[in-house]
Amino acid sequence: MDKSAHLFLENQLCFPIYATSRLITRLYKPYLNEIGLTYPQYLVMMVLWQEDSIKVSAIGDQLLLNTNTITPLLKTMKQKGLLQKIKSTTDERVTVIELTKSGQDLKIKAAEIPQKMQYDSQIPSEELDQLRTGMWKMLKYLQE
Amino acid sequence: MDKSAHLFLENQLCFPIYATSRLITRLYKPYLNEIGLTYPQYLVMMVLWQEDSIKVSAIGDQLLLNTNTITPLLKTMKQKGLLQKIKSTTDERVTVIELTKSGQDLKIKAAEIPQKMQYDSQIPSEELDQLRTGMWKMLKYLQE
DNA sequence: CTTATTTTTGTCGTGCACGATATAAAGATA
DNA sequence: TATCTTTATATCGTGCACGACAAAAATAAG
Repeated sequence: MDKSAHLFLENQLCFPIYATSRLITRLYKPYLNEIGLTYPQYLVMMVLWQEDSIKVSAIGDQLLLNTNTITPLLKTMKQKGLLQKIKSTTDERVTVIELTKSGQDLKIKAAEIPQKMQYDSQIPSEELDQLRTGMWKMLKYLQE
Repeated sequence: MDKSAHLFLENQLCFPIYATSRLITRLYKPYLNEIGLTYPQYLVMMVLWQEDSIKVSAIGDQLLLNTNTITPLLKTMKQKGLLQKIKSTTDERVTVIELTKSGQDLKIKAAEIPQKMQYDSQIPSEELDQLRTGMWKMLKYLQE
């Protein structure tokens, strides 16, 4: 068997996942723009809506991100007034993240996004086709 | 039904795909480091190993990337001596990308990576567990 | 008690992604 | 022919990801 056959894009699972991930971010972007969030910021908010007042590292554990990515994210989100950073009194190394009122309220608007997307016909059909193709390739591989 | 139930990470397909994509890039990194490529550069090379002497936009079509991402990628890859950029004579707008000898030769080393990864026990088991979890979540959703 | 190690968070530099925009060539239209 | 539109590529600014490293607090070891 030719080893280099592995090197074609269609023969690998990695590329469809990489491409699909970017396509999903693109689909979310217009809806997240309306509520002033980027996709990674939206993920951080989902963690905080589920469990408020948690350590920086606890956010990273859920999102599989390191502090060198999360710290700058939290910095801009604090500037937007979504959250505040509080030094733990029991352990001075720990920073606890708490949502502000504004951050909590955003959950209501965010909750409408999945429904909006589902029934929104304004999503370019080309993008949806690419997403379907990517999903299909992933499914094909995962089922083998 | 509570609309906000959609906002938990586990209830969405988007997050597992996003996380899995980054995990895969992390798994490839040490092997790609050995041959001096980043993951996006590796994808560009796979396109070129499959079909040499193609337009910049043709690479973008396959990788679902725009020229504002690909152009800088090609610039650094040219500096590494992997490829060269040639202005088309028939259409002066078009830039054709051709692999150098060094770029073609890299295919042999790259072809060993999938096998290496498969039998390499040095991959941290924690990372593999996270990858399995992500894959499993995707599969669960795609099969519904 | 002092020193060494670990834990938690943060900083910095590099390399993508991508929206907005620019530039030049090719083609279309008046 | 002059001008308008389209196409292909490139530039610029912003925001992640992440490796390498740093700093400070907590804990462990001697």
